[in-house]
Amino acid sequence: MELSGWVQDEAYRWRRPPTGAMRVPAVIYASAALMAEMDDKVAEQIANVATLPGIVEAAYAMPDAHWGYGFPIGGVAAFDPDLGGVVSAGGVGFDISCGVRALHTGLRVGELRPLKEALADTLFGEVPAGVGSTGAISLAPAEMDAMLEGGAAWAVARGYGTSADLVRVEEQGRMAGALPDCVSDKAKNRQRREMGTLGSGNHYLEVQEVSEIFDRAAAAAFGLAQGDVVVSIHCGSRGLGHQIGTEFLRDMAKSAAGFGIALPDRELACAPLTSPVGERYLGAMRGAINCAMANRQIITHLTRAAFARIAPEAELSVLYDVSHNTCKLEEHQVGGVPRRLFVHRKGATRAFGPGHPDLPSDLRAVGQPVMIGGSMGTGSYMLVGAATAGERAFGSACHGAGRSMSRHQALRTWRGRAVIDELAGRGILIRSPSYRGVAEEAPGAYKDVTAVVDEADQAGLARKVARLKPHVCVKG
DNA sequence: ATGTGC
Repeated sequence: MELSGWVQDEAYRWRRPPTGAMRVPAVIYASAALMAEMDDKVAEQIANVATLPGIVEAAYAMPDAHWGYGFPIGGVAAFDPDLGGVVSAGGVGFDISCGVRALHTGLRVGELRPLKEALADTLFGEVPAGVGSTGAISLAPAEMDAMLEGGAAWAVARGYGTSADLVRVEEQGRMAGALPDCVSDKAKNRQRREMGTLGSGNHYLEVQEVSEIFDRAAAAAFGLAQGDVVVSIHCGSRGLGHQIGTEFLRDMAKSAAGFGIALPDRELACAPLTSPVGERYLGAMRGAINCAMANRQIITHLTRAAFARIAPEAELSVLYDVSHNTCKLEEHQVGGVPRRLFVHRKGATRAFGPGHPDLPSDLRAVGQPVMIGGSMGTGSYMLVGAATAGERAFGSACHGAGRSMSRHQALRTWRGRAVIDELAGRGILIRSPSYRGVAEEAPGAYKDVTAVVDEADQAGLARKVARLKPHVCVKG
């Protein structure tokens, strides 16, 4: 990235004072090394976000930021509805409410080893994965609406898991304010048979070992010890969220000029939070949040079924479930004054610090679990929201390693079969319907997740708790 | 991300 115009005001923080149409500064949390590696497009896009009406404090980018549609992936921006603030479909992204759910298994890595092959095959058989994958569930229109309003709580009411699961899900598994009538029939039809499916791209289900502990107290509060086996599920709202994103990007691009909004980039299409189109988007997007949480809840149920056949002694409980593509109304202190703001997080995880009232009572003292997915071979991390996260970036942190190479470039560089063999040699079993998908997701196509996580920690966004080493990965 | 797209 070209660094002119940026001021390094801390070791892990860069600030660009407002120029031109920017209403607030742009801030990127990264070291000089990651900043240099970062795409120039991130600087351009985050500065564009800073021009949007009603933006508060600054437009932020996380250390894993990369070029996205309109907003960078790894972008965080908050808007005040009373100051003409906007909601942007591009600020949430196409994969609405994509997120990570982590599960305890009650197993130790020694117990996992002899079962790995069978578990990989059974999970791959049980959890549909890949482009256009469908499941055993088909939702009639009334059930679709109930799902869009009820989220993971709807799934539990239908027998997929238990109410105890919901305690550890963001919003207790049900996002209030969803408006199924604002979700098009086309979006609903696309989703009809996609509940309980992983999808494609960077989505996965992994069986992982807690390979290193960095923060004993937080790990203990999360119920994690070295050698424990956990499951991470990374997926979103499938075709429904994608269709909602597509339709509202189009509608917002059409209506922006009528609201007097000058867009620096058509992809930044947005609408006032209080406008009819803005309110319809929020209602539809909250339905997609419920869809994603219901999806991860059903996949949890399928994962339990797979473990029950291979390792009946396993007991799978939810450690935490949090999204990284959302726009949510939250209270934040701005200059010591509490304000209610709509926080966009696109490829950025909510990371509330200790004491936040929205956290489950047994985690409140330590802070919110923050799951960071790495690439297939490199491992993942469990972090905890830092006490300073609220004032640094509206209680947000990074969400993954971030791509360092385009999908196209990755396809030219690797063969899926060879990637699978190489990882198998290191004890990491991949199961995927698509060699092409595996090649696109080759570990070498991603940044070093350890560097990204270290910088989120050093920047005061989220502290490292544990490292997770992959053993089995079901990949879309 | 996606009933993948030039």
